[in-house]
This record gives sequence, C-alpha cells and structure tokens, in this order.
Amino acid sequence: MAEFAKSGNCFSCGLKSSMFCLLTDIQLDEINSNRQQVTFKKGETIFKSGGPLTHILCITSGMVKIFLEDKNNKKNLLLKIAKPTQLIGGPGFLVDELHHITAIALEDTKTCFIKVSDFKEIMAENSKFAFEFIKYRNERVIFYFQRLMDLTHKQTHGKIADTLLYLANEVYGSDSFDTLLSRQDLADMSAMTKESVIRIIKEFVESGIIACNNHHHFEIMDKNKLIKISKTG
Amino acid sequence: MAEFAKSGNCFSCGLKSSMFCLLTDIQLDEINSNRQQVTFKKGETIFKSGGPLTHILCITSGMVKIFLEDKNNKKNLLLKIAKPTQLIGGPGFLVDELHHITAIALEDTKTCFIKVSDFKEIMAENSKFAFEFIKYRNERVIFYFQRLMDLTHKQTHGKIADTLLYLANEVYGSDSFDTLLSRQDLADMSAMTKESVIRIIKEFVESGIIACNNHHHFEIMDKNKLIKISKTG
DNA sequence: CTGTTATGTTGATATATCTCAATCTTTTGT
DNA sequence: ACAAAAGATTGAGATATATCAACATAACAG
Repeated sequence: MAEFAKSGNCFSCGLKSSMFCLLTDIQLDEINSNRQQVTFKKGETIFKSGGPLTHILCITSGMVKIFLEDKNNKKNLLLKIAKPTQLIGGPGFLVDELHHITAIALEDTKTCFIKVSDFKEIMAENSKFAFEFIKYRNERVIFYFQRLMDLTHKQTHGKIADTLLYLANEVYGSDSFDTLLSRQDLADMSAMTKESVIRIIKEFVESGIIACNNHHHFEIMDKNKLIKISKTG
Repeated sequence: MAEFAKSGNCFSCGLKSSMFCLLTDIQLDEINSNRQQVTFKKGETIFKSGGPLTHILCITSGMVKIFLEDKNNKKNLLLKIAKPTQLIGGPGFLVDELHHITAIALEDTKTCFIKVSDFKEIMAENSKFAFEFIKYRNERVIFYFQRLMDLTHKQTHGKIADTLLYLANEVYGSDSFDTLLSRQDLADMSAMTKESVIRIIKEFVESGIIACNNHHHFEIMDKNKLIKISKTG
C-alpha cells in the first residue's frame, strides 16, 4: 500500500491540489496510519443510503455512481459520477452519521477509507482544512441548486443535453467518450424514463448533434447546438 | 439596537440554541460591534442571486422567502421560508463570495447583517463554531436531496401535499395557519403552474382533506390522508 | 458455442400537466 | 370610496411524456 506524500503535500495515491495539501506531517501520519485501502469490483455497492457513515472515502482509481434511492417508488436519481482523487461521504457527517446517498462501482474501483473520527480531529486542529471542507460542501450545494432548477424546469431535450454536457465536460473531459452508464442510468440522471432517453438520443443523432455507436460511445458533433438546447430547455 | 447577550449565550435578538451559543464573550463582542440592523418592508428584496455576498444575515423578526431564479425562463424555485433566529447567506461563502439565492421579505422583517470576514475569523478561532456551521450546511444538503427526489419523481398531488405539510410542520408549527404565500409562490415551491395548484387545492378541499378560506387560511383536516398522498406521490 | 438473462429499441396508447384566454375577486393607491 | 392593478379561478384544448407490450440486440455463464 502506497504511503501518503509527506511535507504537507498530497496523497501519493493521486490526490492532487485537494484539501489534503493543507495537512501537516503529523496529521498526514495520523490519517495514513488509520486508513484502509479497499477494492470494489464492477457493480458492487460501496455504501448504501441509510447505512452508518463511519468513513469518508477517497477514490484512488475507477469510477463510482452516486445516487439517491427511493424505497417505495424504486425511482433513483443519479447525482454524480465520482472519479479518482474525489472524496465521497455525504451530508450525514456531523448530522446523523448515516449515509444519505448510495455509491456503486461502475468499474473496478480502489478506495481509501478514512475514519470519520480522524477527519473530525484534524478539522478541529486545522482550520484551513475545515475551511476547505466547507468550500467543497458549498460547491456541491451550488451544483445541487442548478440540478434542482434544471430537473424541475427543463423538458426532456434540455435535460438530456445537460446530461451529455456533464459527461463530456465534468466526467470524461472530452467531447468523444465511452461511458459505463446504461440507458437507465442516463434516465436516472435526467429524471425521465429510459424510453424517452432512447428516443431523444435518436433524435440528436438524426439531426447531427451527436454520434452514438454500440450504445456506449458518444461523440458531440455540434456542441453549440447542444448548449443552446440545454439553455432553451 | 439591542445588544447580544454575554457569557457565551445567545443573541438577545432571539437567536436561541443556535451556533452562536458557542462563541466566547470576546467573539460575541467582535460580531456585536460590527453588525448592522436593517429593516425590510413587505415585498422588498433583501439580496439577489448574482450579487456580492458580503454579509451573513440573521433574521430577527418577520418572514423571508428564499428562492432560485432563472433569468431566461423566469421560472423560480422557492427553496424555503426563513424565520426568526435562522441564518441566511447561501453557498457562495468561501466559494465565489456571490449570492446564489434571492431573498424577499414576505412581511416587514428585521435582520442583522454580520460581516463575512468576521464570520471567517471566528470560525478559524473556534472549531466548535465551524463544526456547527458544517452541520447546518449538511442538514440543508439533506433537505435539498429530499427536494430533488420529491420534485422530480412525484406528481402534482404529492407535491402539493408536501408543500402543505412543509408549511404546517416546518414554518407555521400548526395544522391551521394563515400564509403570506400567493398561489404563484405555492406553485414555485412545488415546481408546477399556479393553475394546477389551484385545481388540486380545490380537489383537496372537496374531498375534505383540507379547508381553505379567503385564499390564505389553510387548515389540514385529514393529516394522515395528506401524508399518504405525499408518500404515494 | 448456445441458451439465458439483461439491456436496448420501437410503436401505440393513455394521461397528467401546461398553455391560453376569459372572467371573477381581492388588494392597493389616490 | 373608487379606479386600477394584481391575484385567483375556471374551462377548453394542446402536448409532452409516461406506460405498456412486443421485439431486437448484446452480454454472460455453463
């Protein structure tokens, strides 16, 4: 198992320019000695909504889908795709110490488990670390605000445009990408049915806005048009 | 202008059992000497999305609606009704120092303006205060998660049930209440049109679930039924 | 390689909700 | 008190999207 970089620098596991850069050697040692590395296979559940929040996770490699679950209606809402160097844990921290989101590995994924108690201790000692955490949280809130507006006020074309732009810009960093997400996942992300997703993707392909082969390769051909569709809803 | 209570206690302006109880005398003095009390008339804008976030506000008296604005579509999403002793500021804190929400007084409202720089200083000195702030933020995130699920997956009857239950339980603390919200506000809160709100309220009245006089007085007659409607969507 | 299961696709139909326009009611300002 | 403005209500019609069922294709296990 790789050790963390010393001297207030980032994790050796790839965590660059994150809040962990703010830690002292002593604090890094403390986290380092208590952390556990765990590997998940594709499709495995990393943690589940309602379960105890004992650790904050850092993704070392792989990809994870994070979503809200509804027991009654079995309708999920996919919130984000988490990638390496991102922390996942959720808002139960300092509240009820429960998970409010579910995380499932989209491919084989390595994670570091950091004890919540270590997290708290360091946060109490190191105010810059706490500030960075609040900043991170607030950024997420701004993101969810946008999600609330988009999912409640836009119609299907706009929502699919949003989902495709999110994947290209935020997840894959390219207008041409292969995704691990199923049509149902795209539907859960856009708050609609998989049938509607399929129909709109077909429309987008027919009008030359995107290309799509073998179900999982996407290419954005006319990004301006897609952005316009996203804006007009 | 009233002074804050000393000895680590709450604001004299009514802020009870809040995070301000965690401050020392010195810290309270610091906030106290820099704060400004501002009164807003009914309908006045307290701050607007996009504007600079220079102060965190504490509501001393009155009621405020907090909502997300969309410049293009002029469709708003009402997030919450803020009441006395609540802090309002929003997630721009430590991110871009801008407001991401708009606040409008629903009635004559008194507020305390606390400088963001004071807030930061005290948070750096007092880790318990920072923890309390993170807790507060995380509670909001959990609330927004629920909102995301409710607004995207439920249909109109369920969403109106949610809105009525929110007003009764969280805002007015009674199953019988007069609200300052218009039909359009209820629509903005439930992510639907005012016409649909009106029709469903009429249905609820006709089936004896609620009573509603002179547009603004509501009374929940059959709460169990309303809860059931909220659950089944 | 082959049957089985999961995922994707298409079409026909139902329906919830919005839109628009007319009308009625309440609130507000003078 | 009255006119004007704002908000609430109702109805008819349009439409976007879900639902359901059948079928096609891809992925997977033995």
